[in-house]
Amino acid sequence: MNAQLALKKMQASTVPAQLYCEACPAYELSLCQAACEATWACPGSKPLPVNQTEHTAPARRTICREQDLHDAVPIICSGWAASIVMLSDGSRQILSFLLPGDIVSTALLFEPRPHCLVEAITEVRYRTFKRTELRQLLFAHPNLMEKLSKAWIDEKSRADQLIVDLGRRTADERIARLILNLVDRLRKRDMVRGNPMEVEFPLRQHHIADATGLTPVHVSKVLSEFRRSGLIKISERSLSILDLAGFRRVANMR
Amino acid sequence: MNAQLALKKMQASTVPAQLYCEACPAYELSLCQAACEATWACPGSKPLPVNQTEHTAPARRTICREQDLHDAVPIICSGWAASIVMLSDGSRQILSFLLPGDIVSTALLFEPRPHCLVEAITEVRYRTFKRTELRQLLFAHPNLMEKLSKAWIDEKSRADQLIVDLGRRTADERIARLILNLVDRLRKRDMVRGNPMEVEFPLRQHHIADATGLTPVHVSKVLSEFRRSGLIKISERSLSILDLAGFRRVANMR
DNA sequence: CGCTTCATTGATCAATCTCAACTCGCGTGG
DNA sequence: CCACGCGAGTTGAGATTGATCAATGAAGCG
Repeated sequence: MNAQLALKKMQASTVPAQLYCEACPAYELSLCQAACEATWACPGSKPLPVNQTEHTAPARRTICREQDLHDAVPIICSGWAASIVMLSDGSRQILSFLLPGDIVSTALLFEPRPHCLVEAITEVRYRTFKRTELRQLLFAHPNLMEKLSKAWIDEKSRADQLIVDLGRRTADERIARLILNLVDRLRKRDMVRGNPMEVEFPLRQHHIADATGLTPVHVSKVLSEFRRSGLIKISERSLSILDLAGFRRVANMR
Repeated sequence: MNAQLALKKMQASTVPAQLYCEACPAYELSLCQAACEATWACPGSKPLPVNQTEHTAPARRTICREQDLHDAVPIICSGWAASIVMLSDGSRQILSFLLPGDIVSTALLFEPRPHCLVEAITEVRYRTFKRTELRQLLFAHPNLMEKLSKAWIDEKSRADQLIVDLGRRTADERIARLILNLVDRLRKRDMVRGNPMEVEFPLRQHHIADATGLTPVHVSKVLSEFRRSGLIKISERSLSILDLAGFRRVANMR
């Protein structure tokens, strides 16, 4: 289904404005696309109405908390967010960074209680689907189910990767791998420019610390070392990888 | 469906002997039950044949490797196993321990390549389903889908828990939490006896080390300390928690 | 009986944390 | 306009946790 047609159908339907979606760098990746197509293109039967609502959260705002029950399933449209577990002593562990097109957690399709909190890092636009509706749609549309299972496998393998990193790798490796993984995910969304590669990089050092199980102080030292050895450059919320091969070596080796 | 009836139906069907299943401590928990019931009780239509085959692996044997493509989805019937990621330098990270009733990985339903290897810790009996068949069954039977989504949520939340443990907790906490989590899972399977609680505990210290991101040497020191302070007792592949409250305190606190 | 794996313990080392001081940029309110 | 406070980042010194190395003993097994 091409964008023109999609747009026409959308405007005619009960679905609120999705004009943004065509601009979404992750449109083909995300569940959104499949969900939208499913609502229009219900073969032979009348389209299921799927309500979705748009939201915007400023940087540092909590999008959802672990205690709350939600019947909404959020998907990130633009901006960066993080799933975070808070510990009783105030320290935090970031489970994953959420980029445009990411569903906050595939588990939310089956369970109303997120077991972590989601916080906006930049300003974030996101879209919530109603769980029950999205789930119905899922069973009616193999295409959507396909996308979901991809998202699910992806989510799990990133979690497993993080376990290995935290369990068995040094600070240098963890930080380098975090950055490389992020750049990789950004590339899939066409959010990487130029050569040497350069990306918008809104993370503060404390985000990196919370994701890698380190202290901000140590993160600062490691990044300085990376900079000093000409591997990367960070300035003005933007990051360039100057020596990709070298950086990869730092990330993988022992 | 009661066990008697189940047994009769089974013997009449093409499904190979499942006499063990009634004795399975995790029968109601697992996908097995739902899968079996689905094959018998296909409402209105002829039962889908679901081939499953039984296997036994001796302790320390690899059950499946990360490179292989499998169209089989294994579920543990008895014994303990572990999902393990191997690193190039020979160190290992255990992603999770598999107990009776556990599916090796829910992702295997959608993806033929496991991204980790599975190794038997004790002698393990397991049963493999064909992916395509099990998946078909899944869509035909909401009950089975329900079980799967539970398994998936469970798997993911244990992974997230492990991330937090590895990222933000001390060696003492990690080890205590690992043990408490295992005991908890064993209790759900009725595999805990007595008061103070006692369980069969086949893990070697190197398993604990690989699961907690520590060295076997350090694990030994921590366990000795736990023993010395009267929290637990370990002997003869059996573990007792002597001071549950105290042990919980060690596990949670900061 | 002789291996191999597993566990224990002590000594020393290294990675990372903690604490503290300082800088910089930014927004706010006087 | 300036003073101020605040959050972010940098840097150094010293403390701590857990790793590494090494020696020894005990247990399981062909």
